[in-house]
Amino acid sequence: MRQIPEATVARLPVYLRSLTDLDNDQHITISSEQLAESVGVNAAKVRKDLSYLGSFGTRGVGYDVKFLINQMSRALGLNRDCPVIIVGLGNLGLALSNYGGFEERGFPVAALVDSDPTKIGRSIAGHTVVGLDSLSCIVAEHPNVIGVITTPSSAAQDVADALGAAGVRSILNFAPVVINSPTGVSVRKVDLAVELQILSFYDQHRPRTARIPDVAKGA
Amino acid sequence: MRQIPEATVARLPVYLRSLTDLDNDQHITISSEQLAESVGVNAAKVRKDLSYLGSFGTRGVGYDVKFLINQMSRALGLNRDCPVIIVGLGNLGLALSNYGGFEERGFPVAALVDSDPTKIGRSIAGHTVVGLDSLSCIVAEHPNVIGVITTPSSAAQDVADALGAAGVRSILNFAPVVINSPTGVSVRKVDLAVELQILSFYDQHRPRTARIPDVAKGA
DNA sequence: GATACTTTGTGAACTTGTGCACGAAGTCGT
DNA sequence: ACGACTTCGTGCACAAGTTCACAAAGTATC
Repeated sequence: MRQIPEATVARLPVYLRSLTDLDNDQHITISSEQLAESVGVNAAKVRKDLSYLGSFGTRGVGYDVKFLINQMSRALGLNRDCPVIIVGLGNLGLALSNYGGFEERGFPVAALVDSDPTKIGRSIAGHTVVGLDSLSCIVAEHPNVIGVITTPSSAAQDVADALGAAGVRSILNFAPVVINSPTGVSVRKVDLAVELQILSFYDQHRPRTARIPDVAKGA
Repeated sequence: MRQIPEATVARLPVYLRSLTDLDNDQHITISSEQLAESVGVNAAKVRKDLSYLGSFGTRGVGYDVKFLINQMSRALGLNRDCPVIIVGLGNLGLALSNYGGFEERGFPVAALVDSDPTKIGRSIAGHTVVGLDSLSCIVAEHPNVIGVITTPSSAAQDVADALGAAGVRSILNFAPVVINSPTGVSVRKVDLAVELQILSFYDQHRPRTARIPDVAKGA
C-alpha cells in the first residue's frame, strides 16, 4: 500500500472519533456521505482517505463501523500501550495533570516530571513527581511513551533534548517556542496563543457580509 | 494587496513570536535567512509570506524588527482589545482559567461561564462565574471577544450556537467533537487526543533508521 | 435473473502551497 | 563614484491536496 499523505493522517483520528460515537449509537454500517457529514468534509475525500487503509467498503452499502474502527485503530497504533509523561509542572502542567482527558482517551499518564527540587516528591493527581534523571527509567518501562512539554519556553529545548536522549520518540510541545527536533524524534506543537491570533486575523479581515472560510483546521 | 493564503496566516503568529524574542534581545534588523532559521522554515517562504503584508524589507540589509512587529500585529488585529470568554468550568476549563497564559500573550479573560447553578457565583482566579444568559451582556462590552469552549462534547454545539447568537464571531473549541459553525462565526479546534494519535501513527510507521518527516504542524 | 438503485474506489482536472533561481535594489569599502 | 557584496521580491516549475465525475460492484425488487 502507498504511503499515507500527511493531510489524511491528520484526519484519521477525527474519523475515528465520529465512528466511535456512531458505534455507541448502534450504527452497523455508514456511507462515506454520512461520515463526511458528521466530520464536516467532502464525501470523496472520506473515500479517498479510507482507501489508503484498504478497500473496506461494500458498494451499495457503505462501511462496517466496527470493522473500520478496528482497522483505523491499528493504523494509528492505538492497540499498543500509549502513555504520556508530563514534563514541567507550572500552571499548564498542573492543569493537564489534573485534567482527566488524556486517560479518558487512551493515553494514561505514566509520570510527572519537573526539575525543581521543591516539587520532586510531591504527589499530584495520584502521581509522585520525579526528576529529569528518572526519564530513562520511565522510558525503559514504557517504550512508546509520548513526552508532553509544559515547561517555560526557556527550558523547552533542553527538555526536548533530554527526552530524546532518554529514548522518547514522540513529543507534544505546549511551550510557545520552536523546538529543534532531536534526531529520530517527531515533534508536534500546540500553541493556544497562536490559535487565538489566527482567529483574530480572520475576524479583522472578515469580508463584509459574506461567509467566513471555515478555518477549523488541525491541532 | 492580494488575499493572504491560509498557510501564510497560520505562520504569521509564529514569525511574530520569534520577532518579539529577537526584539527583546536588542536585534534591530533581521534577514529572511535568520528568521527562517529561528522558526524552522525555508527562507524563500519567509520572504513570500512577509511580502503579502507589503514590501517592508531593505535589500542588502533585511527587515527592521520593530517595524515588522508593528505591521504584523496590525495584520493580526492585535492592536485591538482581544479578550476571551471561557465557557465550561470542568477540569479543562478550570485548568485554563488558572493558567495565566492567555493574559500573558495579550488575551485577557473577560468572563467565566457555566450553566451549572452550583458553579455560578463562585469566584475562580479572580473572576465570578456567570450563567449563559450573561453572554450578550459580555459581548456588548467586549465586541471582539473570542469564545473558548471547554464543555463536555455533548454541550459543545449548544454553547457554540449560544455564543453565535450572542454575537461572538470567533470560537476556539477544545471539546472533542466537530462543531457546525453558526453563520458568520469562525471556529478552530484544539484536540489534544488527536495530536497524540497523530504522533502515535508516525511512531508506529517509523521508517527503519531514517529521519521522520517533521510533522510539527499547526496549533 | 433482469432492471433499477446505491455507494464505493479512483483517474484526471484543478487548486493550493513550496522551493528554486535570479533580477532588482540596496549597502559598504575604497 | 564605482564595483563587490548582500538580501529582497517574485516568476516559474513542481509537489501536495482537493474535488469531480464515472465505471465497477454491489443490493433490492419484482
